[in-house]
Amino acid sequence: MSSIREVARRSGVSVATVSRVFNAPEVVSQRTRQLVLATAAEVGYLPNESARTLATKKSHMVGLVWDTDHRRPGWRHPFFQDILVALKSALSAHGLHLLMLAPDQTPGLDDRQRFLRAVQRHSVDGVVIIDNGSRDPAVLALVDAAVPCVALDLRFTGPTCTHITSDNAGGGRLAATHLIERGHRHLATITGPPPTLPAAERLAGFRDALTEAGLPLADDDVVAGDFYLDSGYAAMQRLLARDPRPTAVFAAGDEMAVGAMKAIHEAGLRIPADIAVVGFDDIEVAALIPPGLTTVTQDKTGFGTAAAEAVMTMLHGAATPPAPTTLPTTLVVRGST
Amino acid sequence: MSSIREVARRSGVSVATVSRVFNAPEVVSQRTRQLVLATAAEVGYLPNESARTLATKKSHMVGLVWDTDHRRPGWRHPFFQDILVALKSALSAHGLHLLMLAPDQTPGLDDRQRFLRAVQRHSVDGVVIIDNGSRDPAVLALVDAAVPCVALDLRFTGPTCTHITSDNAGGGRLAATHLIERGHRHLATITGPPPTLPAAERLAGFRDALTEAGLPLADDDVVAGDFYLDSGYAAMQRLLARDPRPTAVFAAGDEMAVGAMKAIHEAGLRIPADIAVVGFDDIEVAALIPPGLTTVTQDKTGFGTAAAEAVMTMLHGAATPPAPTTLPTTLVVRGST
DNA sequence: CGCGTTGATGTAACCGGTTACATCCGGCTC
DNA sequence: GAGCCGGATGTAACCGGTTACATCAACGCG
Repeated sequence: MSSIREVARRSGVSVATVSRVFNAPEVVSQRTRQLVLATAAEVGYLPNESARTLATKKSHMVGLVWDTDHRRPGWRHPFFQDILVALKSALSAHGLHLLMLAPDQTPGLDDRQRFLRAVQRHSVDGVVIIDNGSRDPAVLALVDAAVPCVALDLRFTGPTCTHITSDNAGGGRLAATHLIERGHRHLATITGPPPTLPAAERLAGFRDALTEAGLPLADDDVVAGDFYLDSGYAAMQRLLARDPRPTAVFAAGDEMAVGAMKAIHEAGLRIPADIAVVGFDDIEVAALIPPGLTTVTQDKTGFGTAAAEAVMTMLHGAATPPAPTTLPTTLVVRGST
Repeated sequence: MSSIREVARRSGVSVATVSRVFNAPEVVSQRTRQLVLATAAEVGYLPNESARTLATKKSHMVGLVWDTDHRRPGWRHPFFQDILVALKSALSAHGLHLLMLAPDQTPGLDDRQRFLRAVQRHSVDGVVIIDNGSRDPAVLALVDAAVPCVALDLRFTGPTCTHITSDNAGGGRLAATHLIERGHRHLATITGPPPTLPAAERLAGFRDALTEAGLPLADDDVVAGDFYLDSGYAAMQRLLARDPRPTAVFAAGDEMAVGAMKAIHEAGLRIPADIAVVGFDDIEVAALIPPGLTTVTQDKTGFGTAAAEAVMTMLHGAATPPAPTTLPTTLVVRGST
């Protein structure tokens, strides 16, 4: 691994000149530049990122803070993979690397400091936060410390922070109007965990559309789940016990919708003849499970690319963080309605 | 961001002593150690990883090489997320970070060098390779360069390399014996793309079990897919045209199995009454799609933790890489058989 | 008492880059 | 011809750690 001094020596110039060839080629003369490039290629020189980071305090790495909630180890939003793919390739295109941070392990350390310290130790340029909605103090510490960060599916804001979310309310509204158009008058919904924002927003949109259509939404027709399959199953069982029974249900997440469908089938009812179902997310299963789940699509790739762009504008020294992005949601109609 | 010299000055010791407090606490006296730790906490000192890496040439980062095949952008094995979760948490537990490497973007660079250069620039300690089986020369270059690496689902070997695979042959065998036990005598299979190793191994195991049972496997009862859903659908259509029709089919991947099930349903046949189906992988859909897909489970978490362990033993300076690991496969019986 | 040993600490070189500032030189203007 | 300008390059300090080696005091021992 030859160093910059080696290249300088071999080509008979100073280290500063070699450095310039790679960082500001325009200021060095044509001849010298080519000479240096030739010897660099010859000896297989490549700049050492650590040294570079040490000197410039820019690491060209974006930190990924993810899965911070120990109570739910291995949290996996079904989107995660799609988002990650998009994020990674958008960053790669700009020469940025993605560092999945392990929280700082120092014993006896205040938990809130763990991510912040990992970020600072590595001189990470910016941070992307994918969290399950819990307002983890370790994550909040990042905001306070003025680290440029962009949060996904989470309404973080701050002088150095922005966020990307789906149009959850719009999606809830889409679901409601679709069901109303199909002639349903008695709707119910399975929401996400109440404290989380996506859950609240989807419900609000859904409710608004009903109100506008002059339809009621009884308290008993709103049941909370936790976004996972089993909770959808359980919630649906409660809804099936209602009298009169709702003729359509909107589940604020596809996993819960699938659970609900299972409960409906087990009760000997047909979808959509007896009960129509609309989900939210459009995960892979939605298209595969018969009769096909009508659902509100989130733009997973959009999350990734928008996050990458937001990070990059912040890195390029924008005085204020870019405005939050709201990604449009659309309805995909399948057999369940 | 206070530096080590700041801490040294404030506590009236030399920088070497401060460094020792963090790297070799046992050699510094109890009193000094506590003094230094106190001032460090007071001024919020944290060691700069870049400086440290520069000096020691160990970065405490493991590189992740993934999705190297441009012809299939966003390659996503359904396991990826599970593996990644396990890998990341196993590494985190040992204070290692995971760097998702972007290939070196230098224009005019030999493609084979792109990953190797990214690895070397960042002084990454080791590399985990998750690839789709194509023997990408950019990945092979890592092996040649003696970077410690562990490949997943890929039989890479070398003086500094090891790999983790599932017991594919055993899994194929499991599928076959299960179907035979269920009374089937005319079996067919949808394989993965022939050049890939998992495809070949699963087929071999399947075939062996048939041979041992004295059952034939006609060439026309072996159809190749590409591990994705549509190929399973198309392959199944060809199998349905056979006369006599096979009564059971083993798809070497769940996505293909789901595609096959779709083709079977569309042909007006019932599963498992008319045709039984066994898959491989045990992805989420397998349990959700009616009547439930019997499938061979791979140990996704095992991939992640085994990879982490292999990397760590190599980092701890083992002379030879750990022996390749083969993860056991098991059969999960559901409604499709 | 002199000497080797051991434990705690300090000194300073080194890792491999970046960059502010200085220097040099040829060409232009007046 | 003096003075100025600007482009190309060199010098050297600096980023923040690690570590080989030196130093020194205290101790045990013959």
